[in-house]
Amino acid sequence: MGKYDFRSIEKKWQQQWKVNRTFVAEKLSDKPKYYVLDMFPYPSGAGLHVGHPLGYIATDIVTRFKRLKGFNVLHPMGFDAFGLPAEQYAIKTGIHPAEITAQNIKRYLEQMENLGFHYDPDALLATSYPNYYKWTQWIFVKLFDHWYDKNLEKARPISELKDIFATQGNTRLVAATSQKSSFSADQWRSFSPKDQADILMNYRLAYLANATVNWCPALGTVLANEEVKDGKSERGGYPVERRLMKQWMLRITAYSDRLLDSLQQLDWSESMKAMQTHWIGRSEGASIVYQVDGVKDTIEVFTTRPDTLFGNTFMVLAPEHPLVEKITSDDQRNAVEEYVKWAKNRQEVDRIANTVKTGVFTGGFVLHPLTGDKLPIWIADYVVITYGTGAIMAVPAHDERDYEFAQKFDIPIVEVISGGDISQEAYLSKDGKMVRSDFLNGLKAYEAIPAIIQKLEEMGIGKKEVTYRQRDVIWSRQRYWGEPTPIYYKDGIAYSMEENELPLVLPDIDEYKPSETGEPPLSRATHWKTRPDGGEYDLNTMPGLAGSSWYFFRYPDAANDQQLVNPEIEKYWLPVDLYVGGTEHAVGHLIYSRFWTKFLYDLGCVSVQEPFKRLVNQGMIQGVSQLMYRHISTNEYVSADLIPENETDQYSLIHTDVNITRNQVMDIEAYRTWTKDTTAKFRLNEKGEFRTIPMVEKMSKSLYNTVNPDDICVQYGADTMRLYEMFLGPIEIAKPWNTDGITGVHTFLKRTWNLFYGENDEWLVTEENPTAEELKILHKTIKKVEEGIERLAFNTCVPAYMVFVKEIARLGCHKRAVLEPFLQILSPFAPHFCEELWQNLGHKASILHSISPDWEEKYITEEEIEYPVQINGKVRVRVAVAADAPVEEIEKTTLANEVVQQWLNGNAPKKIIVVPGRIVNIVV
RNA sequence: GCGGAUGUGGCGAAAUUGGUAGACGCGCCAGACUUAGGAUCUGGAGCCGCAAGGCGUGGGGGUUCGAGUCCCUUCAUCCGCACCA
Repeated sequence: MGKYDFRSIEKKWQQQWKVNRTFVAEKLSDKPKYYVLDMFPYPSGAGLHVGHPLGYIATDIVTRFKRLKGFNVLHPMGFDAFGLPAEQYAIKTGIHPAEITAQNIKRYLEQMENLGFHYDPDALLATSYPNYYKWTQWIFVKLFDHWYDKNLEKARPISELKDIFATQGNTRLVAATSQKSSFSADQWRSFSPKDQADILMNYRLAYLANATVNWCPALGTVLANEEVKDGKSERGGYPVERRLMKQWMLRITAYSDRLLDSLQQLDWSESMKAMQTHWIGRSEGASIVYQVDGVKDTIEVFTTRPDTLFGNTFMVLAPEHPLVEKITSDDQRNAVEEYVKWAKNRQEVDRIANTVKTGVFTGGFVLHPLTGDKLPIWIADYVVITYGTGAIMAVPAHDERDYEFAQKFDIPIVEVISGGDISQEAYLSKDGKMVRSDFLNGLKAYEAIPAIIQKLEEMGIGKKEVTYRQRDVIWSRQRYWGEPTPIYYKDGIAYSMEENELPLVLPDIDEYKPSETGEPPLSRATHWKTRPDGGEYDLNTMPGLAGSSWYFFRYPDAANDQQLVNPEIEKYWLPVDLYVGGTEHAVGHLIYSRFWTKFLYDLGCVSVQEPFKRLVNQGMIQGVSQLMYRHISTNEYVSADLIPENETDQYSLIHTDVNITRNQVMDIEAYRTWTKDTTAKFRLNEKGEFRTIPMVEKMSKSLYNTVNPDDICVQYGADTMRLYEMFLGPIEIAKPWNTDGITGVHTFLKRTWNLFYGENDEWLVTEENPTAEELKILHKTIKKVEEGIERLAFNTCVPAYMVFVKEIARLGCHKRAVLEPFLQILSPFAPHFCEELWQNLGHKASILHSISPDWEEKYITEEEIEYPVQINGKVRVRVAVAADAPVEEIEKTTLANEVVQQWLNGNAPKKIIVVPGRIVNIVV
């Protein structure tokens, strides 16, 4: 066996694990289960990203550890395979996206295996497989066939809604809906089938609607808000414009309250919960209806501060508000039209950067609902059409934005809450007293809120209202590489497909671009798009979010072709015990997954309301660039330590390749080879080194700071790589990818190997019984590592291993009884290494199948209760000491600690519990 | 502006409920072995100081016998959202 030959060891065990199907979980079992999940990757052509392994190593460690502790562990892997890059590659090359995707998946799996990750092959899935997306489509059909009952807080079948309409109309119904008008049962029965279908559409959880969408001309598709960053598409960075289009939407807003409420119980980071809370953006206030002066239209506003109603001096509409045209007076018409046009074309980026108030008077007026005063109606783009009603009651005295606007356009500012100085700024506090407010006068502002709402409700011109920032999500994409929408049209009415017709398989087409007339790519599938029964298929596909919103339910029972998941299996495995992935999915994937889970729960299809009990966000991996100083005039490269601080301005900083530097020392020959620049001049320091300057930046090829995980595996092995990545620091923290310290970890493995094999490869392990000291070292290590893994502080485990090896080596201990348990506890981190030695110790079965003894019980606490114990010349009390403990024993303690001093002076507490070096608890 | 997080040696970082701050690793210094070494082994070190000693967890204040840890305040950095009525 000889020296630690990681290359052959790792290859061998990776092969063994695969052949023996070591990682297959039992679908059902009496054993306790543990479900570990990584956010599945998009299989991109670039291969596994360097950021991926961090999370995957962590979950692999937990998997192996839990298995060792006797759990039935499911740790599956899959691929979020639909998406834009494969499609764009297909447009360029004509190669089918499925083919590219299959290649990339294969490559990913190979890379994963090289790091020692193995996943249940039976659970492997990809969102683009028809037997998977059959169920994505199935869920969509269910969403289409359900509406949301706000009284029961539950989704119900559309068939029940039809019954309700036929017997009582919609007047008493409390539902999540975009239906504005009401009708009686008689009216409902008199509607044409088409009219009925249009009304039902306003209740469906998946519905068609005209929506202002983010249209990306370059990609030829609409994008969800989450897919747009700073007015550009998240993928590709193309400009995005607002456009009104008929699109599929999902009524996620029906679930806003439930999504908000159950957030509290989750074991997620505060910032994650805060981001979701903010995204949902629930705010309570009132809606108030205003009569437009001179016409019979009304305008509804939403406000969180109805208490300030008497300070309302004007109204502002969003430029896109539907009533703008109607209320505009003739002499203002030109100005208004010009402003609307300007606001529409104003770039998103400009709006964000430039918050100076702009706007124009429409010439119209509303009547104040309580005083009857005529208030001017303005339009301004600081009011957005997508929030509330797209109209506000402006109260300049008590709102910063209204204040700024009123000042700029010289509109009266009327103080109705005293306590501030409205000549200087808006007064926002709710603690001031109401003034100039009729029946509210004298109340505190926060008391005035319920009072005025009650009044408005009595008058029938307003009511308590809750508004959300969250919008329904647009669920169609005019793309090819996605799930076809399982809907067809007949006589202008949309029908969902039956379960037995699914999956609606994505047809092959000869070109992946949108058609010449701007129709989605699926319009090219001429033989496909018309059904035998004459129905016409919807030509949209679903967004990437669709497949990733429920995949965690599929893994436990991935081959089931009868059900989305067998209920018994689902009940056993769900929820996911540990979910690991990046923060970037905070408001995208994670919120839609929670939404679909709640919907599937309403259907009775799954047993949980929350899919992910514990969520850990691994930090981003940054790059560490290496910079060289080059003299501005001579072009000589100078070692960084030779340049005095005050001369750095005579040099420019040039990026060099991080792979030819180590610990800020660059290999000059390698640089010359790399750049093919044989004439470059270098000035070295007195040790003959050329020093560089490190800088943390984004990891990027252009900065020459990318490091390929494969290279590290080749050089040091997967086990070293795994240990090192965990050693670097907490997984949640963003950290630079710096391989400088990796030798330390590698040396540790070599030293551990040397506990088993001597200098001349002789076997050192003995069968002697361990001493108390050796056992103490072992159990200290086990305890530290177990705690570290449980709280996912993997970085604390590696030092524990190192200390163990150091101390055991110092004792010259090579005893099986000490080394065997150590291998077990080390195996989650360095599995190949431990398997090999485990086998060499004479075990037939894999170390993964060895259930570890209940280590906890073997802690030798009994022996530790020697009291007092001498450490570093000081004497310390170790254990609980009764109040009546003999004084002479206590006097031996020389803790520099006043309590103990007092105690010795006779002021004895009833009970004092002391552990090495610290008093833990004093009960007086 | 709002929300969340983080500040500890030259660097990555430990310190689970307040109890010897800096474990462990990198780098650094010294030594050993080597033809050589970006190899291996042994030892050293928070900072200031020759020393005794003093100072030390972003800054200031507080609670406590005792604070990296708890409270108040302030500064800096990172992430998310951003005219949300």
